[in-house]
Parts: sequence; structure tokens; C-alpha cells
Amino acid sequence: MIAKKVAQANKLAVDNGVEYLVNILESEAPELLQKREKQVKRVGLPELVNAEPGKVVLRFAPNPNGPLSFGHARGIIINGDYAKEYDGELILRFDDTDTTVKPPLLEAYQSIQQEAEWLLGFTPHRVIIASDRIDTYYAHVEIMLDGGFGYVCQCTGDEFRTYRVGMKNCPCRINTVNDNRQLWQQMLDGSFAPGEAVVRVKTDMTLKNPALRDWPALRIQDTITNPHPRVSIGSKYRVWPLLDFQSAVEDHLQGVTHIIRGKDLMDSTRKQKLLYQHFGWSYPETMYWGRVKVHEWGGFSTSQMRKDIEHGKYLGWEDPRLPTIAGLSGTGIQATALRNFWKELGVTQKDIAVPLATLYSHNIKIVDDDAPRIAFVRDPVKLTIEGFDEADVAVPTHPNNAELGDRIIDVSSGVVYVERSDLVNKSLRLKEFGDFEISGTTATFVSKERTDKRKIIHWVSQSTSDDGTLIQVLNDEICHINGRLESHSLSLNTPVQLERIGYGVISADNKVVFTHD
RNA sequence: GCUCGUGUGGUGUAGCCAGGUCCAUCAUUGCGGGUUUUCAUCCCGUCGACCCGGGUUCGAAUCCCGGCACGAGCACCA
Repeated sequence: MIAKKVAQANKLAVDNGVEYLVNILESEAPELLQKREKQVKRVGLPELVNAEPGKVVLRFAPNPNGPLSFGHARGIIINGDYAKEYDGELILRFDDTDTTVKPPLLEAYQSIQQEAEWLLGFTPHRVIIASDRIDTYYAHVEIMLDGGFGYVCQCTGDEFRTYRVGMKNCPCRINTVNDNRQLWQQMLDGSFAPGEAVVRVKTDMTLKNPALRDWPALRIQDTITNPHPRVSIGSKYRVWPLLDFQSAVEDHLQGVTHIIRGKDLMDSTRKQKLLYQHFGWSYPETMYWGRVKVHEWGGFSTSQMRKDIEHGKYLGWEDPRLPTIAGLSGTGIQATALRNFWKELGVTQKDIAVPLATLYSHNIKIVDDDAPRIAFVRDPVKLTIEGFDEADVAVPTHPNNAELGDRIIDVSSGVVYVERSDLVNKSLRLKEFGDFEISGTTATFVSKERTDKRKIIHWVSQSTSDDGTLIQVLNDEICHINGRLESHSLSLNTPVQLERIGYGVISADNKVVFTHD
């Protein structure tokens, strides 16, 4: 019955067009006509669940084992943007609890804060350093041991792995509170070497997910051989929390309401939720994003970059070939471009690979309206001007932005430079100057106005240009391209556009670093 | 192996939870054209996608089941 009616309606729609039905509805039952707009793309980041404006606390927690990379920018930008949008707070937390595998780098504590601020456009509301908080973590270990939901385990890694896959309890699991208390003191006082004892969170060895079975919370590190790089910490502690424990406790202590992180940490969330249950705490809302690769770079690991720099493969963290924030900003990528880029990708759990062209297009949108045009002549050839009497020519600094005014170029010397490769044509127009006929090394003035469709090239006057260098990465090599750079009074780090070449950034009086086409 | 997650044009992304004007959004890239004294910017046009197979339903990108593919976790790294 209903089916028949619907079929009838559908047929009407096909025969008479949807308009017809809409009209009937409008006259007979207007309340059924729910306005559903044509599809619109959602703008901005998705809403946070359970978020009360003014009470949202988020955090970004890098290991300071190097300065920030392109990938870290996502964490800062997304978390920071939510904090801003919800009038909440962003915590910058240094998770520097490993002194052996990924040891922290002293300089990174400073540089990360600066880079974070550059990326965000504001200063993180709180800064926490995990290595300052070890005593607090110890206090929570003691609660855990006393509460019977943690124990000191003396099994080797291999032994425990066998228990984990076999879903069997390890012998240490039945330690009494007193046993654990005593063993804990022994961990602290140096009776155990690294690997001889760990503190575990007691969950359940029969849990479906093997990752969650009695997971390790703290371990011993040889901080005599590998002292913590912060002098105030150095060799002070032997027992260090692992990420899952440290992060869980700290998030609770700081009142974090929302955690947004990589989906590789999904099991971390599950482990931490089990710990929160033991403590009687409630876990923050969590969101995840997938892994990002950039076509041109592949993946990027801080540890690998650090090795390559130490081996001299790269100049340093700010090397323009490196996907670090320092490298990117040094080549003229703007913080706003990075922000827009990451916000556009959002927080999907898909693993993706994006082309650099996407980032570049964001950067062009930020930079182009205000980037002064400036000429750089590669492989310069000196030409003598004939038949032009005026002392100078005025060239607009920006073709679409008159506010930037004109560049007055003195040509009274009668000598200009042009690019050698442009000289395959003998009839040329020097941009904003005039039409010329080239013969040997003389350029004879023809007309100020355009007389034909001859090719337009860029040029510099000898007296208003200097020897300069364009620094450009080509095939993973840093190339220093010498030429003549138009004289300018632009300050350092000004984004410019080299006419007919591409965008760049002033890196010294006579040096420009190439950004992109 | 166990566990978890993801699959929309070349690349990203919206829509999916609350099935119907979704012959699927927006951006980027490619291609074509226009403006322009830059091979830039800007503008216009155009190509191009719901992983596969079943099921539920009058109707499925959207719900269910099963495959397949890819990724991650199972570290005394973060």
C-alpha cells in the first residue's frame, strides 16, 4: 500500500519533475518540506564533543629530541586551533622521559617553544616538562602499588612476552603490597640494573588485545652512562615513567579535557583508560588522525634527521632540504600557510600522502598580494643601451597592488644585465622599460610603448643592482646560483617574487632563498 | 599470529551517526581559454570518485553481513 503510493510519487517525480511534487507539497503539507540545502562543504574543523567553551584544555606533547618537524606542526596547529576556538587552554608538554633511545636535545626545549609560538600565533598557556615532575609520578606509583593495581615485575622482556602471548600471569603478579613496596625501594636505590625490574599496571592477562595485558609503567635507565641533558636532572633519577603512564597521570593532573593525537596511539588510550579506572578518574575525549606522508619527502623521523645531521649529510636542523619547521620557515613558507594546510586536512583517521603543491598553493595565497616584485638575473650578460636619454624608469613594485608604489631604476649608466638564455631572441622588450633590438652587446632603444608581440624579459640596471645569490634546492642539492640582484631595502625574511622565476625570501642583503614557483 | 583502525575523482576533503532534489561538496593538480608590460597573481571552462559482493528498504555513499586492500599496536621509544 505504502509502497504503491511511494512508487506513484516517484513516478510523478520522474514524469513531471521534482518541481511538480514540491508544488503539491507546498500547497497541501508545507510542514513536510524540510529545507535541505544543496550540499555544502563543512568549513573549519569538526566540533569537539563534550566541549564547554572556556573550559577546554588540550595539549601538545613532543619529545624534545630535536626541533619541530612538519608533522609536529599538525599537533600544535590542530590542538591550538581548538583551544582558541573554544576559548580554552593549550599546554605544551615536553615528554622527555627517555634518556637512552631518544634522548632529549637541550637546545630543543627553547626552539620548540619559539617554533610553537610562530606556528600558533600565540604563546601556549602552560608549559610542562615531564622531567621536572618525576617525584609526582613516583607518588602515583606508590598509590598504585598500595592500591594493588600495580606490581614490580622482575621477568625479562622475553619471559614476559611469553606470558603475554600465552595469556598467563607472570609470577610477580602475586607479590604482596609489602613485596612491591620493598622492590620499588630497590628499584629506586640502585639494587636493580636496567632491565631487571619494571613496574607494571595490573590489568588482565586474558584481555583480547595483547597490547593491553599488564603493560609496563616505569623502567630503570642507566642515567650515569646516559644522563639526562638538563643539568638540573642529569643523573638524579634512575627510574623513569614510560609514556603511557606519565602522559596519563599528567593529563589528569592538568585537567586535560580533550586529547587529539595520532591513531598509532589508540592502544595507548585503551591502556590509559584501564589505569584511569584503577584511579577512579575519567578519561578525556579523544580524537585521532592518521599518518601523513609528503610525496616529495616520504616519511620523516626526528631521530633519522638527527643522525643525518650528525653525519654531515645536512647542514643543520634549518637545512632547507629538511622537513623541519626551521627549514620550512627558512625557505619562506609562512606560518599561516602551514595553519591553513593542516586545518584543511582536518582530523581524519586515513593515512594520507599529500603533494607539496598543496602547501605551496596555500603559501602563494598568503604571500602574493604583498610580495614585492624584484628582479634577479641569472647568468647575466652586460648590454650597453643606445638611443635612450632619460635618467631613470619607474617600475611598479607589484602589478596588482599600487600601494606598494614604484621602484625608480637609474639607467643613466647605460648598462643593464639580462639573462643569457633570453638572448636567443634579438628583438626583446625589457619589462616596463622599452622595446630593444639587440646586436652583439648593444641594445638599441626602439620604443617606450609596445610595438609588437616581442618577448618580455626581466633585467637589472648595473647601477641599481649588486652581485647576488639565489639559493635553491635542486635534486636534493643546495645550489648557489650567482647573478645580479636588483638593489632593494627589504628587510630580512621578506617574502618576495623574483620576476619570471618564482617566490623567494630575503635571507641576506644580497641573498634570496627560493621558496617555490 | 592476536588486537585495533581506515577505505569518496590524480591528490586531499565534505556528506555517512539521524537513508530520499547526492546524476555526490570544496580545494588542489592536469588540460583548455581569458585578463596581464613576469613563465606570477587573478578569472572562466573542462576532465575526473562513493574498494568489492551480498542483504535490508519503495529508495543505500549513508544501515547490516561477508570479503579484499592498506595502515597501526602488541618496546624496559615517544
